[in-house]
Amino acid sequence: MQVTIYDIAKMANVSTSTVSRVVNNKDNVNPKTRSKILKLLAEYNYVPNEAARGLVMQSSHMIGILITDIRTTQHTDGIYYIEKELGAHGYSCLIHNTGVDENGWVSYIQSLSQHKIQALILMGSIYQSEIMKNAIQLYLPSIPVVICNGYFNAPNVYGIVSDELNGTLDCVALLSEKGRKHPAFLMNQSTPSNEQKKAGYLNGVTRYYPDIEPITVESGNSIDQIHFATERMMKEHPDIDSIIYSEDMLAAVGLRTLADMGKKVPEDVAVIGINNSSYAQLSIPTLTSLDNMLYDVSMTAARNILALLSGQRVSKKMLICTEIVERHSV
Amino acid sequence: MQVTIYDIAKMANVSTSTVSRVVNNKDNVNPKTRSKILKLLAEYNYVPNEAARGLVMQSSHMIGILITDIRTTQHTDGIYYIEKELGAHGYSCLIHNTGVDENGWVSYIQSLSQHKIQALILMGSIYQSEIMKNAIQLYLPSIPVVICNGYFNAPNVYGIVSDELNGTLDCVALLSEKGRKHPAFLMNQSTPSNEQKKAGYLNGVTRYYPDIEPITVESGNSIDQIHFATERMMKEHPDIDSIIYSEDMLAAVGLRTLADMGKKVPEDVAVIGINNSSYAQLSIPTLTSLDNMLYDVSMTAARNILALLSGQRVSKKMLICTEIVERHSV
DNA sequence: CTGAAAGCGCTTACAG
DNA sequence: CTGAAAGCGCTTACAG
Repeated sequence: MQVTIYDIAKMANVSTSTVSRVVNNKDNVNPKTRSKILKLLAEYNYVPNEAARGLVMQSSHMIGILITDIRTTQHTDGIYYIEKELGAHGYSCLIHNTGVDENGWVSYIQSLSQHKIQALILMGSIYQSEIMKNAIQLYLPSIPVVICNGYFNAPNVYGIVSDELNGTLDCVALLSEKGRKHPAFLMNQSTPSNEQKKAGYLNGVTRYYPDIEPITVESGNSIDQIHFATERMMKEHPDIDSIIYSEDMLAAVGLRTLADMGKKVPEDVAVIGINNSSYAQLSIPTLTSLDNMLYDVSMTAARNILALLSGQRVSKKMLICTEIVERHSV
Repeated sequence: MQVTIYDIAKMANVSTSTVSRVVNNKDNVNPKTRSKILKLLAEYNYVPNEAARGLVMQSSHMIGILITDIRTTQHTDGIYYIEKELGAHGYSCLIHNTGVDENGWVSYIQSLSQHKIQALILMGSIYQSEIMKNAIQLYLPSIPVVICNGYFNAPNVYGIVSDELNGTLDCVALLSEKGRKHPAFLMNQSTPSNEQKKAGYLNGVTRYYPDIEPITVESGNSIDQIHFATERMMKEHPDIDSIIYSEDMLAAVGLRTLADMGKKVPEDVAVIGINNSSYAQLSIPTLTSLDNMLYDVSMTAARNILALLSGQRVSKKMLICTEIVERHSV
């Protein structure tokens, strides 16, 4: 099929060693032989076989990325940056959608291990789990692993997490400043990240609303579930005058639901989202949102991977500060 | 580092051939030796080296995917399905964000060629270009290549395209049925796909609005550009009473702009998007949108790749029909 | 400056 | 049922 170093060597009447030297730009080659070989290489569109190269060099130039569902924007944004950055340094990314079921994860780790990836990035707090920890210790015990927005303690694992707990606490503080009397919290599902947000909400209520009963709801992931959860919550607790949603997308659904119920935002009910995504800019009214700096988290992940691969030291666990972006829903 | 077939062979006091046979589940192995080896394999968490295997088997079990920007939802949805489907059949996906600049594309093709991918998927009509065609003929002349929503003629290239021309024509027909007098068309940038939509609009005007001057605008990609393009278009042509946007996201921005201008949707201006994405469900009012079946396009791409890899024949070019999903913006 | 040789980790006829 | 041997495409001491 494709030409090999051997074909080129035969045509140039030299050994494969010499061709290899030219391909890899080593300097101990006679200029004339070099240019002769270079010409042949170009003429036949020679491309080195990375598998063969990797075998002898013990490096695949591949990096694994695991994500539960590539369709979720928060993660896609991060992957975009990571792939760009790593790609610029000669690495290719092997990306898998693992789903949320922990039991399926081991086989992805095995597959990545077979492909001899040189580093692994885990996108999302959900991977902060025992099963993942064990899988990594069994199959990838000695390559750098970076978790975006999560962490667990293992010798080769590094974490970069968004300080969503204090961020959500800040959201409650904002609501209190604005004179809101009864904030609630609604999330789609329980993940380590969402639990942090919930904890932040709970802390906030304790601190700023010592006299009210906190209200937290878990809706599920579908648009309908979010819609009905918002509706029921508002009916059961008519005194709620502000809602923090665990993600902008949920908040966007909430906005629709509240409109359908005849509630005005922000006059009757204030709404805050999390992620500061494009949903926040496009919704009506535009959405006040907690920017959890997931983009920064990913940038940092990419840089840390690169640093670790070149043998540098990197903090085991880093915390990234969040920031509220105020728009018109509060 | 990792245990090899050789380590296992030594411990089991057999040859590497026998270990290989056990690993690959061949049946000509003595049950006792087999179970002894199996035990060792499990104990040491043996994982075969895919690069070595690939070298001798001439198969990398990797498939390349090229996309301009993984953050665009229409493509992400497709990639999700493709990765799932291909993964279920033992293939891993090497995904690259290539950007829109054609001149950078060749190096991605070279990189994929180095990694000896067994098939290539191009996500988006933008890759329907001479530069890409040449790169493929030079570096990947003999593996199956499938373009999602595009096509060019080369022996190993297959295309699956959404019939957006007729779809957009149908949108104009709908507007005409609803008694609209003056439809306009706004797109972000020129891609083969967007040009199809524009052509569909133009055909529609010729057929259903023989007396009006068609109005087509190219806005650019940023939210601000879309906003201002909509605003200017409405000011310059106050008689416009309906707009077809080349994507839901643009339409969502348009909805905001029209609201800011004091125009009611759909009373004053009807709006149609394309993609039938979550933006269409979440905007206020909900958006009537042309479903271009990009998901089906991707499903078909995945299936065709699998078929081609197993030696079956597949149509060189397929057309997928579109469908208007009516909501409340018309 | 150049080539013969060994080896990366695996598979598969071939012979026994 | 099992092993010695060759080979996939490459790189790199080593000797000249």
